[in-house]
Amino acid sequence: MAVLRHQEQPWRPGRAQGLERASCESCGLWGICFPGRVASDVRAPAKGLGIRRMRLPRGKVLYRAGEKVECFYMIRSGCIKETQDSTCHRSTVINFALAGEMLSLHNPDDQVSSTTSVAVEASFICAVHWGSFNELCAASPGIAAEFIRLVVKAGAQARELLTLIRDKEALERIAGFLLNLSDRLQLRGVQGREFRLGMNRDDIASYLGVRSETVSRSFTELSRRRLIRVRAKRVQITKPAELRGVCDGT
Amino acid sequence: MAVLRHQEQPWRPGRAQGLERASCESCGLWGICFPGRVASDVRAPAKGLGIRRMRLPRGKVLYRAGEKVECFYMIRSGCIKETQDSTCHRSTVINFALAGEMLSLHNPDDQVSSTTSVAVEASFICAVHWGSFNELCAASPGIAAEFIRLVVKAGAQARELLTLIRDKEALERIAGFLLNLSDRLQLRGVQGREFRLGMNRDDIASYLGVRSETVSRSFTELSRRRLIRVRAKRVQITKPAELRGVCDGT
DNA sequence: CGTTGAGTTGATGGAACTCAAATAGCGTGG
DNA sequence: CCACGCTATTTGAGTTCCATCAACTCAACG
Repeated sequence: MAVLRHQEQPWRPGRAQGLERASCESCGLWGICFPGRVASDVRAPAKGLGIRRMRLPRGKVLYRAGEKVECFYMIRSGCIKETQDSTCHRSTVINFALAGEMLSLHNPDDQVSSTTSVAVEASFICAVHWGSFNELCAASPGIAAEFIRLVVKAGAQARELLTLIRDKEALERIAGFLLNLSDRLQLRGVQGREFRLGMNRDDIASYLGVRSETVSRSFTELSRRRLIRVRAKRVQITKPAELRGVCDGT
Repeated sequence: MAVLRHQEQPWRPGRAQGLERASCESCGLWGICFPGRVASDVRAPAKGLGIRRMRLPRGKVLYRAGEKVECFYMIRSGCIKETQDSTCHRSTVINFALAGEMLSLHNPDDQVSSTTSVAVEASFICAVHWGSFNELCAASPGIAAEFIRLVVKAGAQARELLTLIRDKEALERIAGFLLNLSDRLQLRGVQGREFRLGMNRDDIASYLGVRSETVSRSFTELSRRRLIRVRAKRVQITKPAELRGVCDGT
């Protein structure tokens, strides 16, 4: 079993689809994808790592808070938002998972999820079953160590977001958000100077702890200063260095 | 090698001090302490887990950002603040580690630390060497799994803090902060209704993303409402339920 | 062409920041 | 033991930034 190229087959609901190992190597994320590398490990259980390819239409829920999630995920394309039900009947966005990034690492095997994940745009993902992954970890300490590394990195991202929104004002947050997206897209080979926002203004606002009007005004202000260009969901960063300056409050 | 009872021996700088295994069992944190349990594991390396007991005077730096940290830590008593050097030459507090809690889990073996840790009051801690711990993990998948659980939990705390400061106003943050401290102290058996703040107002302010004046005003306001009593660093929570109400914005 | 929903812009008030001054703790040494 | 000085904390007054509410634009769609 292995990762599939989503272009190659139509999606049939409820069916896990397998293909020969080769498709992982031919995947655009090959070399970046942790599950893909693990699946090709010689010690992988005979029955396979249980990687399942899925299409997630826009607005579709991947898992809900309170559910047991028996998988973790790799985003192949699209964008998934992770939300947390807040005290006052409103959910807040705590993460956007982009192509090439992993999701739900913080919901181990036998525990219920504390978050809900929803596709903000049509997405393709690969799901890895905790069960078979844990077996593999037990057999191969190196894999476990690498996995710990990933979990730690996920935690570091949370702390980065924390400092972004705790210590900065609205315009700085927006600037930092755009630069962060840009950097992450570039990591995956996508050109990060010009990209499309998968999420809407309300999601961005919730993520950054401001109102959507403030997001809008900030976009306008940054455009006025000629640091970015915005047209609906399309964003172009024209002056990255200056934008960084805004984010850093200099 | 094992955890020591800090009352029993004077501290000599730069010296790792060992005692027989029994002292872990006699430690007040026995049953709570992950390293202690691991050290008593039958598969523990013959040379021991390399647990080192340390005294950390107030204001003393445990490790700095940019250094390689070859240990992770268990706080036996006191309070350690973890700070992150911000962009504009000022450091911000991202965590307070209390007695019974672990520190530096997010700085794996061979990586440089992204944070600086300082004792905000005189503290006693136990240090676990990554090297011997990793050996043990390789030998015992159960330990590794448990450790992953701890790392995940540390990440969850970061997300909790995130929602506390992103979605709440100052008074709510202070209320949430006090309740959080209270809960954590009670977990360790300490009575959590009345306790001493190890850190000063500036640290609290930095942690919560407000000014120290705002912390002060919030304390005053909560006192005025008779939900808490404050006298310098001593805090008493007189109406926990109502304080929770303030935190939740109800 | 009217409707609908997302996004932008404008006007206003309130919460928290800033600067400044007053007060309380707290250790030190006479 | 008390006076002293230093620092931490509290309180006050004015200002800034952002949330709020409302009106408006624009594009998509039947």
